[in-house]
Amino acid sequence: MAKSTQAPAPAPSPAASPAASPAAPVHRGVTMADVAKAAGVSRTAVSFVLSNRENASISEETKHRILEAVQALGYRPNAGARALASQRSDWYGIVTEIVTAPFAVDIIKGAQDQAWLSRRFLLIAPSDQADATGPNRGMEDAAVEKLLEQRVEGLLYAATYHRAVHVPKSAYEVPTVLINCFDADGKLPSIVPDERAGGRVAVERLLQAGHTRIGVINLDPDIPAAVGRLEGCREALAEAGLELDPELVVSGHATADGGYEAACEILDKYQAGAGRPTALFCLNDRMAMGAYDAVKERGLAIPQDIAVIGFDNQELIAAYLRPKLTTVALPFEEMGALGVQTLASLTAGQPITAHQQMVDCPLLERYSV
Amino acid sequence: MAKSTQAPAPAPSPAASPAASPAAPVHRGVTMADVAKAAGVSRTAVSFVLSNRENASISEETKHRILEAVQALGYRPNAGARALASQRSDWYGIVTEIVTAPFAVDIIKGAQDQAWLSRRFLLIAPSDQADATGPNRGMEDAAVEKLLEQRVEGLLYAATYHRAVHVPKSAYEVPTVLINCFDADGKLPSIVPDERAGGRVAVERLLQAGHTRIGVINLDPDIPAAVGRLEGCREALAEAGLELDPELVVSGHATADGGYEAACEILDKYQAGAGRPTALFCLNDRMAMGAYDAVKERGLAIPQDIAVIGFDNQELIAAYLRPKLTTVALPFEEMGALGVQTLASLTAGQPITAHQQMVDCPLLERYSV
DNA sequence: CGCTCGAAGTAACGCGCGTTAGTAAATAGG
DNA sequence: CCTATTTACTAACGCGCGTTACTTCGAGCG
Repeated sequence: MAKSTQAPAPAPSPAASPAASPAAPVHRGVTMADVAKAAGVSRTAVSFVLSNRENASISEETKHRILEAVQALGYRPNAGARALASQRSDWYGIVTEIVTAPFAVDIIKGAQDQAWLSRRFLLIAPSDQADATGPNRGMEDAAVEKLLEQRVEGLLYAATYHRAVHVPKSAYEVPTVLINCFDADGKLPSIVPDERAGGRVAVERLLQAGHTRIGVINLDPDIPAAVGRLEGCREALAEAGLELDPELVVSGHATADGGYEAACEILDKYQAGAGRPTALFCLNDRMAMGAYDAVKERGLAIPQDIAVIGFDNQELIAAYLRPKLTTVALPFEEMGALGVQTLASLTAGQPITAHQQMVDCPLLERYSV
Repeated sequence: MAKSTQAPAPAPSPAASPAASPAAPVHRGVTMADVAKAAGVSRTAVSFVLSNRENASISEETKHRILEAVQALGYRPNAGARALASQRSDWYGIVTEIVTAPFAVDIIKGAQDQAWLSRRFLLIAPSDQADATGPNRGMEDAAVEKLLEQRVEGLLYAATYHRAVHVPKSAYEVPTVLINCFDADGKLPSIVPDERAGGRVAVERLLQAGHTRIGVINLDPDIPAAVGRLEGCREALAEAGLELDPELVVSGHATADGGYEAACEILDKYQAGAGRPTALFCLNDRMAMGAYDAVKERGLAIPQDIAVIGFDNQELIAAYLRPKLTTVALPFEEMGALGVQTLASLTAGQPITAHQQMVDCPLLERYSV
């Protein structure tokens, strides 16, 4: 798999390995005691200054001297020791199926950024129940266990698509917040996208563009995403005095091929002008990708002849389809950030606003409507 | 942004928040001492058993009793305390631009899995120099700093696309391995994809399918990816006694639109059969996506009339284009895993095989050739 | 001058654990 | 029976730090 070569550019220098001695515990690391000695004060004084305690009385001058010593020695606090002594870690853990990548990442990013803002550290553990053969409890449990060994103060559990989940039992030992999923037992607080409102805003956009016959390319009708988005669609139509024609709703595989086939079925069911929809609401972007092909194959132009709107905002698809796809975004980053905020409230003993928080799915205007 | 609603299903139970008292440091956490007391032995004995020391002599019976107590009490070691006492953390840190998502993730996954195997923990910190306004050193330095505070034993630094980077100075304090990038100063060991071999295998595949006139949709010619892939392309052609016709190489923006335009230019330059290439080598998948459109627009079929091959294997594109795109994969997971292995060697004081390790880019056969 | 009181600091404990040096009992060897 | 080993443990130290309780010193007050 991997083959080795010489470095192309730099001279074959004698390996820049920092530790020359083999595995010697090179006690590199200046401690508070070193700083104290350098500044000519007690370790306590250093501790007081570094945690800038209010009620500690350290003269400006000593404080200055200490801070200078910190700089000079390059002192860096030992997070582990600090956690041990203070009995709090400032760490949160997040366990997620990083394998089905593109989604989880944005959740992590949102959470990461928010954690950073509140001076907390996010430990990421893989869950990877990719093993289709039943819930791969082994790895997931181990992940949570590992995080608890790090003494995380709270846990985030994120799914790649909106659904019900069973979390490892140990997760109940610390405050836990679910992101993009909800507890099948209904015990844990969760944060999910507002699918219904999302479906609504998508269809409202189509209505606003003058479309009244709208074809719907549906997902597996049982998953929360499909239920919510379709409900929102119906609401929007109802408000415009319209009804959803069941003939125009076709379910397919959640892939480009599935979308292609569903679009073909819808488009070929009617003649142009004789009931054929002028717009397609695809319940995810991958299906929209397939729908594009079906539309183009029939010599129709997007959006002039047929408008297409997607859902999910999978950047790699939506932003690169031609024309670029107007779609509804899943608010992954926001959910991640809100998850951390919620966790912060929880660990601080503050009440949270709601057991289940829903986050808006914003419409992203591009050029397919 | 976020609006709150009541939970839909579960009864409005009185919030399952574990800590009822507000922010009280609920010393939950059974320690070794608790286990020792329960088992009627000394804490040392427990420690010996749990780290199953070779030369410690603990009778089978006591050992059994201790392990039972561990189970019964649900003892969980405190990683921080352990690190403090043993002066080693078993943690690695990885800093990466998680923002430009789709790539970084696979590196992380590969590293994560490998770390898990070697019983190490991967701390992930964001670098996000997304700020286009110059290298956002601030955040990146802080990230490395934070990781060092956790006393990670080594650092991984991953880029989202193959290029030269400048790492924060502090990174030199511990063993550091670069992934998908290389040190501009040439000091740090790195792991990069073998672009040249990748370009070669792509073109060899086209040659094998009988194509002799091959159009190349090039990236910005200056980046390492373009240089290497094109070089590989030339090598493959040379071996078949062919030469790369400069007329057939068109550079474009690394986007679908860029690929579309480049493909149009190449296809319209010649008549069919009169010098028009029968295959397109797109230096990345996004450009291939645009090329597809150009080909289809001209009524040509893929792969019958024109074969298309990509590079990068961006799943969301390659696996959903119609027909699915044959492409060369960037070995992100492998690079991540190899990074951890290399780091393990480094921290163990063992020599590494090479200053720069190159990882193969495998060809992924789909249906566009 | 004796006293109090705040300012400026310090000594010392303990967080949970790895580890070294030691101890007590059982066994072996002569 | 007495000493050398081995077996089976335990006491105690220290990792780096937060924190509480204490000490020392000078200023202010009557």
